[in-house]
Amino acid sequence: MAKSGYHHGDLRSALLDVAEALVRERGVDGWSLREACVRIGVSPSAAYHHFASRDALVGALAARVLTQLGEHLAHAAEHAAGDVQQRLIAFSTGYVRWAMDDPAVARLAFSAGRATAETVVPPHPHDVLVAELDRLVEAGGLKAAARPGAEFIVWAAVHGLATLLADGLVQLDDQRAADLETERLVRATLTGLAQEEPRSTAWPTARSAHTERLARQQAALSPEGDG
Amino acid sequence: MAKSGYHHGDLRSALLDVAEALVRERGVDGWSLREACVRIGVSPSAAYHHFASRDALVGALAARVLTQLGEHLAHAAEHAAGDVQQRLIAFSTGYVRWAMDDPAVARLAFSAGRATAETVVPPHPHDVLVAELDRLVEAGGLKAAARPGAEFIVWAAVHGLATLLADGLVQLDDQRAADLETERLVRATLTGLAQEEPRSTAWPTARSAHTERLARQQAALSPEGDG
DNA sequence: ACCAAATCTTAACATCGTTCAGATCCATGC
DNA sequence: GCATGGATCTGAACGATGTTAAGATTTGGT
Repeated sequence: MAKSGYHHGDLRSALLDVAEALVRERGVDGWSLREACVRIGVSPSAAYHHFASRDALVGALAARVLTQLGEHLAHAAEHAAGDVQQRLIAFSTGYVRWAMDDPAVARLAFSAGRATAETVVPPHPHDVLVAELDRLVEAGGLKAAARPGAEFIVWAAVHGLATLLADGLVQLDDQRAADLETERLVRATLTGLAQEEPRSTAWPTARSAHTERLARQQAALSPEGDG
Repeated sequence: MAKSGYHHGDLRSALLDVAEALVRERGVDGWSLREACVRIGVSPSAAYHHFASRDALVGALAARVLTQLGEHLAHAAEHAAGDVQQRLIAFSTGYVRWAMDDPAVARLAFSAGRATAETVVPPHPHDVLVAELDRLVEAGGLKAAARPGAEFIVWAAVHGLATLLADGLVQLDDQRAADLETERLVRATLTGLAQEEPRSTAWPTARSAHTERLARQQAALSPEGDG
């Protein structure tokens, strides 16, 4: 665990921690793997015993960050009080606040998914959103007919505001302004979904990359006779 | 214009063109400035007579791409036919299609705005959206009370779907599926905005980075006695 | 106590962005 | 027509980076 001279003890975690700090300080690409090693006090090549490449380190960091975000959002939804939409609003404000307060890390978490095949250990934020929408239907806050695919509508709205803020394309003065903007966005989206005309059953299905990866992974682990 | 031996003629444009192609092939960071110069047949240092750095080249490319997107979206909205919301839906499907068809370039255009102070020559996509929302109010498709700040709600929704697709976090099978998903998203958002309860006059104001930059720039050019 | 595996170091390689001194071309004045 | 200055490009170089290979050190199991 602690460093004892030649061997560091937990270099993998240390690399992830230092990488996260460097991303926060200077952005996703504003630092080098060598510099991270210097901060830890280890030689540049030591990192390669724990990660296949710099990209792999960044990918693993993105996965870790997404898991932490998922846990945080699940907790935020759990402790929300108010009308039937408040759990989803708590989820959304948490999502947007996180992107606004830690834009570089947020950009990392969203963009690195494409490059690496790293699997996020649950709860992925997307999973939390799906669970919250299911619960909203049960609680009578959304009609069942509007439920299929609703996660992609709500996710798009919340994720859009989050990325606009993280990328600096839109600016808000403080967290209160962000909360109000988020609440307006989510309530409008849910109202719009509630008023939808019934759709055809042959509606095209959007697919979450994370959900598909998880399913593929579990299929590979289950007994092979499954087809 | 054409290359005539020692001098290239229009190296600046050639660099932008090659950089765009390389981004499309290998992503924002999957290529080097040297490689771009080799493709053009010019020495590595020639680029520095036209751009201060590699980042400056990428920033200029992002600005060029955003202008082209703005022009394309304005044209798409102009030629839309159907109900009162169709112009905005044409804008949105154009936006989302573009991100899905050219994800690496889209990622570049959205992310490079933070790094560089490059000014996008109009029409910026955000300007087009603002104009379309104003027109929608005039046409009776959105009540005036819901108009203030509505561009950030709609932009967040559309931009969110676009970035989820560009980053590969959500997948759709084909363009028709993307169009249907986009239309559902935009119609739900507009319906939700239309049903909003009246908001306080002291609503916090979101600000577009592009709009502010343009205003600052024009203020610097106008006669100094202004305020 | 021993050995294999895991961990870390040192040294090196190719490549990258960038700089600088000098070569080449073009346009303008005469 | 021709010199001249500015714009444009080349060639060589520098430090830093990601990555690899070979060898040193430590740990853990038996």
